Amino acid sequence: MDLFVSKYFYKIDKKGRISLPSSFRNVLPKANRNEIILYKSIKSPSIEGCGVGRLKEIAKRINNLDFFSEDYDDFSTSIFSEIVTTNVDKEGRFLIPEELKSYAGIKTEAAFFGQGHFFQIWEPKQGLKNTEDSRRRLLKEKKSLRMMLTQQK
Amino acid sequence: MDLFVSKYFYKIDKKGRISLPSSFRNVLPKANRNEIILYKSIKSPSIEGCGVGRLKEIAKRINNLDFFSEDYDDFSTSIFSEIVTTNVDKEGRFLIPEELKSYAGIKTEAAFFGQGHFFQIWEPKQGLKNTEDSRRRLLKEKKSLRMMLTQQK
DNA sequence: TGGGATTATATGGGCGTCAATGGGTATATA
DNA sequence: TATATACCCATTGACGCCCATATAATCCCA
Repeated sequence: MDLFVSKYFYKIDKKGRISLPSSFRNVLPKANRNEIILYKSIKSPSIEGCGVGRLKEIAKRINNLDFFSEDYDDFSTSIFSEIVTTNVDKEGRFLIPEELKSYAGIKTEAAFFGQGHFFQIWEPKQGLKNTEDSRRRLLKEKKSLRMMLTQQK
Repeated sequence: MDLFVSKYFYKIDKKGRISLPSSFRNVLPKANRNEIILYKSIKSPSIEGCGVGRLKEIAKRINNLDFFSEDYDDFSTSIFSEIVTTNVDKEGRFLIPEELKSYAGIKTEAAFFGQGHFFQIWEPKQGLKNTEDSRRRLLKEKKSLRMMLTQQK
């Protein structure tokens, strides 16, 4: 599977390390398995992460915004300048920078949520609440969620 | 046959393994026969499953949404983080994650119901009751059922 | 066509490997 | 030198891989 899926709840040890879920590590290209990028989500108090290869895709998406709009600058600044790269050690662990941890309210444990081509890291309780809220919003439009899941191509 | 059909009642062993019905395994493409995806059904206390190919289609659909919209996050979260992938071993068995088992009320045995392009896993009694209920609902509108079954394309 | 043989399927269990986690020590950086 | 981080080794429990068996289905040949 080459997508980030499912959710995982892991601990941060005394040294500040946390395991990147094994299934997430396998999504990263064998070449760059020891490096990921992290940045603050622009839509929620969470951290988003992905392989370095995805940077190009992010750039493309931002480029598709109207260059002269205020959004362009805002997104561009908020995302690019906030990106940090982190090394994954041989055991599959990495360090979450303090600034990102406090942005997400993370202390001693964190939850990983697969999001397809990237993943999010949340303070566990907030992360769970967020999934519930998302689902509640979508269920109001039952048809669309169902379509998304069952529609045939 | 390339559709999930019929129903099967199997046991979960001490290690938590359960056989994926042989006919279901044959529906999966020979390439990805050893991996399936599972997720909570939206409308019933059951688990739905299918091959990983379907997940890729879903990913494509979500990718087409506006990346910076709130809908994007809602779909992405509700789908990717709720989906789990599971490996099917050489004997055709796999593990149902605890969270999904408890969502469906499954303990030591489970029932598989073919649903065409996907399948459902139920706690046996509830699954049977559900089929009865569905059928009863359909029969109330006998006319439309008869039409459905006899109409030629 | 009948009946024995072969194959497939559902299920059980042993065992090695891997994943998540902890910690000691070396190396680097400020 | 002090603090942080990379590398190495260790532990525990879960999971994958392998082998085994019994029953059911299929095949094959006389």
